[in-house]
Amino acid sequence: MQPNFFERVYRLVRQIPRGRVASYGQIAALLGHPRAARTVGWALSALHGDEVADVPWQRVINSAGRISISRADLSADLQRALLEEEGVEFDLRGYVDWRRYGWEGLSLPEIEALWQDRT
DNA sequence: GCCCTGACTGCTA
DNA sequence: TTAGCAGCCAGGG
Repeated sequence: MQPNFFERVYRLVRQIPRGRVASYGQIAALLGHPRAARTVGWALSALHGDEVADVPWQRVINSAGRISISRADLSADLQRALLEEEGVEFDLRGYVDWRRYGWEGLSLPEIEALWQDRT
């Protein structure tokens, strides 16, 4: 029995290396649901308390390489600041260069192994 | 069980 | 890496 969708999203996001970024669609695809990008975003928006500090949510941006966040407590400015702190650069228009900072993702075996781990 | 919402995406113009 | 719009999926009420 695999963890529920939310839990899987969190585990996968935690695999994104510091200084790299992934898109919602990419995360969804790795979970086996290429069209569930919105649900991934929703899962991240559901983060609260300690989970926010535990999951590198800031490393997930939209497919255009841009931040698209609209929450009162977690602003786009904060996300950008966190990423810049990790070494990710934004161009003048606020876009991240996928060629430089894009995450390659994990292989299928690596992903399945995540569902086995406990923690 | 139905309906709405959402930190998205791909297609069309 | 436009702008606008419909489609997708999982949770919550």
